Formats: sequence, structure tokens, C-alpha cells
Amino acid sequence: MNVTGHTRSPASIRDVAAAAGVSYQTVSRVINGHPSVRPATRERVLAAIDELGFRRNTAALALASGRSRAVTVLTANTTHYGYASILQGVEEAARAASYAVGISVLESAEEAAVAAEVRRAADAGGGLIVIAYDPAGVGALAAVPAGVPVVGVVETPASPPSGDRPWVWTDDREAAYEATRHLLSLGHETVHYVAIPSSTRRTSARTSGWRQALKEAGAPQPRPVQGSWGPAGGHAAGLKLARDPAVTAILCGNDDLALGVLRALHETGRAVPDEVSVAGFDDAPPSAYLTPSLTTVRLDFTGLGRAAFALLHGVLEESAPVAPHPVSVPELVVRESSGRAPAGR
Amino acid sequence: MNVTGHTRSPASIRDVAAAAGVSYQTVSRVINGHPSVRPATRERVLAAIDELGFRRNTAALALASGRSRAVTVLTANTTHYGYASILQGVEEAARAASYAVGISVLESAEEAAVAAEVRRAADAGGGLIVIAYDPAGVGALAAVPAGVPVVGVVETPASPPSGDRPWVWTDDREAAYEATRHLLSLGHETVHYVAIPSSTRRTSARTSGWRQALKEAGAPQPRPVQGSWGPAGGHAAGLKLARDPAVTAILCGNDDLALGVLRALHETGRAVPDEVSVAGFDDAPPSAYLTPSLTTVRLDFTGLGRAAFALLHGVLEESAPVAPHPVSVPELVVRESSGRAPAGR
DNA sequence: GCTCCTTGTGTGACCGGTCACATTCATGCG
DNA sequence: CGCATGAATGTGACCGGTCACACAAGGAGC
Repeated sequence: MNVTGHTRSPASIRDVAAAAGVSYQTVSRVINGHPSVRPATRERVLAAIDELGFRRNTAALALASGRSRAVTVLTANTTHYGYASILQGVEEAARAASYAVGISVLESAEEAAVAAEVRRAADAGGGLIVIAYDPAGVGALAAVPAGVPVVGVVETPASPPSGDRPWVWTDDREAAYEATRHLLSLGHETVHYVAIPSSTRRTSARTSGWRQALKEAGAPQPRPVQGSWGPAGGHAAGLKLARDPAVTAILCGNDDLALGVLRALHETGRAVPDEVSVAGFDDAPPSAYLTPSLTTVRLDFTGLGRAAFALLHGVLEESAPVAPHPVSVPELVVRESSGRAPAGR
Repeated sequence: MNVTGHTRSPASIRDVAAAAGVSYQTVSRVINGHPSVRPATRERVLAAIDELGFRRNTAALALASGRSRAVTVLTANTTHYGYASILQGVEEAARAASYAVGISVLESAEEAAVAAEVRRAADAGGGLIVIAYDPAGVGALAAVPAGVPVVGVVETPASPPSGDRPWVWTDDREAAYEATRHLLSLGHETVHYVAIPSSTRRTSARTSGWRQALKEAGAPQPRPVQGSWGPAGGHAAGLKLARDPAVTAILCGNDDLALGVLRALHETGRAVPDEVSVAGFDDAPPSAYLTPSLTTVRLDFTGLGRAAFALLHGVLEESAPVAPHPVSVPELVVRESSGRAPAGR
């Protein structure tokens, strides 16, 4: 119990040592759980810690030991559902491990700006988790200096993750493949795709899963429509697609895009799902309550964030084994926005 | 230019000092912009810093100076639009001031858990920004030990903010008042309210603004319906309200709730806005693209986050004057979901 | 009985910065 | 010309921990 109410500078291990009648090193041993401390001594030290309200100074710990027990998440945005959920997952796992979580937003995708932000984040010590679903994130991942522990959360593994620079991912390719097959199975001649900004110049995982499903079914492969991240982009893309009466099924890179597409179809008088079927990606909470409710693919972003932290934790503490990547399988959720292709034509 | 490619331990000010032929203290003066350094000396030091790729060690800085140039945001959630936007605003302002941003989620509202989390966050040094829109956040704000710099982001100022524990807020009361008046002006006899979980046992600002508008208009004051944060809660509340044919106007504590209400009305066959008008709160990005698009009150969460950081920054660096709280005025956005009350009855 | 190892504890240096103070040198002024 | 003054720089201690090592006491092995 701490009786003195007034603010004093916080107690250090030497204060605790003096109170317990031992040396500061013994206190250090107690707080680090070192075995060779006599039980009676340990008791006395713990009592002193409690009485003085001692808390280990994180700055001193980081300086002296080199370990900072912190991770920084680098992301292009904190408000998109997927990103925010990954962050929440990271935080959850980090909290359980008594790690601090930092956040650093990549405002621009411009190379120099990204590099500067990565340096700043690396300065905080600890490890980095980079959300690399977009160009800014991909650039950040590439700009991480050698020697800095980092885990990437990527759309797809472009090359097998190496031990010191591991990745986690959901199988977006498979997910897009499943969603596309679902739409084709409803009798649609083909499926159009409204893409999120691709993370690289190369084809994204979602795009390639969609394309493969079309190919296997021998369906025509229309060009993907480039969208943005938000509903506005989906709306613009939707207006374009609505003009073409041959379009009867649209897969969208995320639920926000799908929302914009739904709106565009409504505005142009095309009924969903009677005339056009729409499917999204992510299963954000609102999607189930839209009218029509949205067929989509549920992804476990929170789990992804937890897995990313687990991996990084393994890298940071040689002791903890590097866990495998338990990425959950995406799940197709069929709702009202997808239905049988209109009969005849 | 740093020619040696292999990883070495990062350069310290003593390394820089040796390279520049000065003492470490002079290097410290240069990096801190101290005036009394001869320009020629400064040049040499800067050249050495550049060559060695010197970066100030944040842990050592924090330990020696006591200032950690960091803020931690305490919040109950990172995925809700308002919370995530506030975080984004804080990060933006912090980045501009070269501050690191930490994030700490209050998973439970249970008192001991909240207190532990607050202690952990305070350990990181720097200041705290507490998002106190909900019970967990309010508890956290109360649990912050004296002496720790903190700024609260609150729904409404329960008491005038004091200098060392300032608050920022948007005028939710006024916003709810305006939204309610809008609905009344359309001829609705009264307006029902679906509430977000209140931050305190006392009436929330939104609730009280709504109530005042009803009172001034001499309209009946129905009991608010208790919702949750997400669309599911809105849906449940909407089903309840839909049963009552006298209900023609519904104000919701946030856009997610409104979405759930819209869905419930759709399911029960009540047309919006012809039979029932609905208004939300926050103007989340999807709201403009719903069908019908949602009448709502736009709040500047990002600006709120920026203001919170500015305030905290002022507290942390005595030099920087504590800026006034430039909270922007909420703005009513009228869209399709609100319309004239149904004629007759 | 002596060495040797183990257990428990203490001492000094160190991490990379900052701070308070000392020192040097050039300049201004009576 | 001598001395106070201020600019430019250096020295040592310190922040609060950790680490490597020294050292005392007690038991095992010969």
C-alpha cells in the first residue's frame, strides 16, 4: 500500500533495493524471475515493490537491454474495415504479451515519404508489422532496412516467406475463385470485376482468382474495372457497368465498392438480384444489413493481425518458437444480392 | 553517404563526435539546434551525422530527458468509424510534430482491467489521449493517475475542462437538436430515438439535444430505445419501433444503428421516407450510398483527433501555447431517408 | 582437511543520450 | 591595459535499468 498521496518521482530499482535491504541487482533478478534468489529474499523484494508502487521504466529497459517490447504497425489507413480489424487483432495479441503497439500512417505512397516514415517507425525499436495491401504498404515493406524485424501482411505471397522476413496472408485468390464460381453456378454467362487499387503493378490475388474461375468455366474474361477503396469508386464503376445490358454479375474487390455498385444499379433502375447479381469481399459489419443484403466473402482480419503479431513475437524473442501461420480459410456468405441469371435475354 | 553496406550497431553521438573532431556535447548541441555553435563546426558535425547515418536513439532520449515524444490513444475499439477517424486525426497531427503514436484498446469496461490498461499506457511515457464516448473510456479517463498528461475526447463537457486535464468535444447536443428539429419541421408529430450505449449513467449529449428539441416544439417525448453500437442493435430496435404505426420519424445515435433500422423497416414493409423518416449520426462514408441514402449529421472526427493532439502537445511542451479547442460545428446533411410526414393518418 | 562446484548476492561498467558546470578565448569598455 | 562578459566548447555525472564478473558461504567428493 502506498500511503503518501503526493506525486514523487517514480521508484527505481535502487529505491526498492534500499527498502528491501538488498542490492539493486537482486531486485533486477526478482523482477526478471531469475531462479537463484532465496525465497525469503524474493518475498521481501516483492513486498517493497508493492509498497513503493514500483514499475519498470520502459525507456531504461529498452536502452540497457536493446529489447523494447513494442511493435509498430505501418498502414495506409486506419478507417477501412479490413485495416482497422487487422490493427485490432495485432493490438489484442500484443496486449496479451505485454507489448506496446505503435501506429504509423503512410499518408502518401511517394517513395521518399514512405522511406522516411519507415525509418521513423524503426526508430521506435521493437518490430514492424506492415500492412501491404496497397502500393504505399508494399513500398514500405520494401523500404524496411535489413536487420529490422518485420512481418508483412500481404495479399498474396509473391515468393515464399523467408525466416527473418515472414508474411501472413489470407487466401484471397481462393476466395475470389469461390465467389466467382458461385456467381457462375447461378447461370451467369460471365462475371465482371471491380478491382481495388492493386498492391503491385502485377495482377492482384483477387483478380487472378476471379480470372482463373472464368477460364476454367470457359467464360468470357472482361477487363476488370479499376475502382478505388471507397463507395464513391464503386459508384462510378457501377454506372459504367450498368450501361451494358450484358452485365448480369459483378464481383467487387471489397464491400464498400459493392455498396457503391448497388447504389449505381439502383439509380439506373437495374434490379438486384433479379437483373444483376453483386458480390463483395470482406464481410464488413454493415453488409448483412444492406438492402439487398450483400453476398460476400468473409475474411478473418482480426485473426490475421493476431497471427502477424505471433510471428513477429517469435522473431523478436528467440526463445518463442516461430509459430506456423494459422490463416483461416475465407468463407463465402451468400445473401440477397446474388441470384439466378435473368432467363433468356 | 554511407558506403559500408553491412549492418553495424547504429552510430551514437560519440561516434559522430569522433568523426567530426568535436566533443559529444557539441553534437548534442547541433542536433538540438542550440545557438552557440560556430557555423563551421555545425557544418562538420552535420556532415558526420549524414555520413554515419546517425539517428537519435529514442530510448536514450526518453531516459535522459524525461520527454518521450510519444502519445498513447486509449480507446474501446479501433474499427468503428468515429473512433478510427479520431485515431487517424491524432496520428496525422502527431506525425507532423514527430511524435510517435501508441494505441491501447480497452477490451473490457471492468474497472480493474481498465485501470491496469491505463497504467500500462502511462508507462509508455508521453501523454495520453482517452476516447471517452463509452463506459470503458469514461472509466479510463477517471483512472488516469494525477501527474500524467492527458486529454479526453468526450461526448460533452460534464464540467469545464481544467488546464492540466483538458477536453475536446464536438457539440453533439446541438447536432442532435438540429437533426430533431429537421425531422419535426417535416411535419412529424414526434421523433423517436435509438440511443448508442451512453457514456455515463447520466443522459448523453445526443439524447439531451433530442429531448430539448421535442420539448421546445411541445412534442411528445417517447422513451429512447437502447441500442448497441452496431447495425445489429439498430435492427433489433427498428423491429420494435416498426410495430408501432404511430412512429413516423426515427433519429439514431449513429449511422450503423440507422442502417439496422432501415433494414428492419424494409423487412416489415414500411417505406422510407414515405411512411417513416430516418436520420443518423456521424456521416460515415457508406451512408451517402445507401438506398435510401441516409440523412445524417456530419461530425469532424479527424479534426477532433487533431485538436486533441494539439492540446496534449501544448501540455507536454510548456513552450507550445495550449491552443484553443477549434472544434468544428456539426453539419446536418439531408438525404433521401427523411421526408414529409405521411398525410392524415 | 582441502579443493571444487553450486547457490546466493554484490560491484562496477555500460547503454546513448541530457544536464550542470568548468574552461578557453576573443571582445568590449572603463 | 586590465578585467568583466559572453560565445564556443569540453568534462563529469546522471537517467534507470542490464550485463559480466567478483565474491562469500555451504555442501560434495577425494
